[in-house]
Amino acid sequence: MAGTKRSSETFVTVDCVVFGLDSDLKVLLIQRGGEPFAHSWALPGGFIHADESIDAAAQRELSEETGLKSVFLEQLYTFGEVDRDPRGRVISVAYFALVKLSDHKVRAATDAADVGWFSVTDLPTLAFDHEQILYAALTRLKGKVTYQPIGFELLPKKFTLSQLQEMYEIILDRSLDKRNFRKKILGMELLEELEEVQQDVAHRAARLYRFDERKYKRLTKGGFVFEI
Amino acid sequence: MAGTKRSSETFVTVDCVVFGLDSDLKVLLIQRGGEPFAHSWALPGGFIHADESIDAAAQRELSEETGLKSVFLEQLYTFGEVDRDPRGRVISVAYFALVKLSDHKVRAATDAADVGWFSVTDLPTLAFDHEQILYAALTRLKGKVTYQPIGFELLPKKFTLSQLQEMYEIILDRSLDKRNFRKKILGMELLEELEEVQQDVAHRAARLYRFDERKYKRLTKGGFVFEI
DNA sequence: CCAAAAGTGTTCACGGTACACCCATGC
DNA sequence: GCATGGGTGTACCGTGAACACTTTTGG
Repeated sequence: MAGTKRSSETFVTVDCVVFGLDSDLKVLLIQRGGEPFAHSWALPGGFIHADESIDAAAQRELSEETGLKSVFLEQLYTFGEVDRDPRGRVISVAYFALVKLSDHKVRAATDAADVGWFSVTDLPTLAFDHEQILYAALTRLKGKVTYQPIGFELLPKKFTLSQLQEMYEIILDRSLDKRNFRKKILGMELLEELEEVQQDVAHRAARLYRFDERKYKRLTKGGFVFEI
Repeated sequence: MAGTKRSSETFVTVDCVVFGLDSDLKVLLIQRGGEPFAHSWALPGGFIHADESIDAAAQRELSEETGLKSVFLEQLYTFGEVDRDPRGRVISVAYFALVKLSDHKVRAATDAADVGWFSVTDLPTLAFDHEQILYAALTRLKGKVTYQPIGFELLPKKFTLSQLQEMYEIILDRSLDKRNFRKKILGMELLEELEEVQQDVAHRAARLYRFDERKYKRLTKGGFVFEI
């Protein structure tokens, strides 16, 4: 768009806030190659193609940047301050995504020069208004995990109750009572108890569970409301 | 944009879902003059100007259509299916708004040929994907009134507890217990009890109350969470 | 046998829910 | 005086919160 911009034109991009969970809540950032904001860290994203929906654009960008398909992806908010992009009028539809870090090699991304996972508590300066977008995504995530079972998207398919609890503690930034947490989560009957336990741990191995999407959908129809 | 469209161009509009409360939940619609969808009912909206933010565009459109300023207005969702507009690629940022019907002459709008309030339970066929947008707004409204005190935006500044309760009953589409409702809402200490009662009613006049925005903000800082 | 995390119940306080009658006013 | 909504309190139940010790396993 560099040379061809006409003053009346509006460009629309998607930007993705991709969260992953480690011992920390992490966000995927890329390092920009060209101007503006060359070498700055930014959210992965790009222009929407003429023949794709916004959702499809977000999915495409995400898959191009991370190699991921079919992750949890949800539209967040649309940012459109007049001067948010020095190149001209650019409106950005922001998405937030949750991925299972356990499924991929975090290393590959972390070691690369142009893409990396950053702890949300220790972020670099970001390009454009991406800090604002990230903040909005974080707020949405914190709000949403408490009343929708989306946190599972951050965990491996099979997980222990302690991992599940820790995930909530990290995201909500407060500690939870172990017994109450277990009572509540098991009482919902959303988890399938597997005949399997952790491997290679230097202490008693914990039982593994799996989130049962079908049960959740069935319960939801009956008026059940998930809540942590 | 009729003659000047280039295939690579994207246009961005705002559409507003404006709710008002009568004995019913109402939505403001306009009747389209030109193609496409001439004579169809549609949500008020229009193109974003190059020199205004999206929020400003929504506010401007709303004020142009209804004469209203400084009403409750919040971004809802951005709709961008490739074929949602027969004229080309048009992305729409939808807003939802809450207005006090009591403050204006509903009549003027209702009698006009090109603009009118429709009960959400009895809507005409809408242009574009506006039915989908309206449905999304309704869902958001129903969800949001229960945990944020936005319902007051639909009522006159001074209202009775019965009016307040009725508002929730209409939006949530379920009946509430009068004593429990009063206990709860008064217990929050968000309402200022006025030294004033209803006028011109053929029965005992009810006390009037006013929502105290300041108290709410103060409480919110202390971790208070509004909930119906 | 020691370290580390897994796993497990009970008690108490509070808030949600259910429920029915008298009161004030205008006509 | 009658019709119409305004206004009020109590009892029960279920859920959330606080809280500590024993068990299992690997090293």
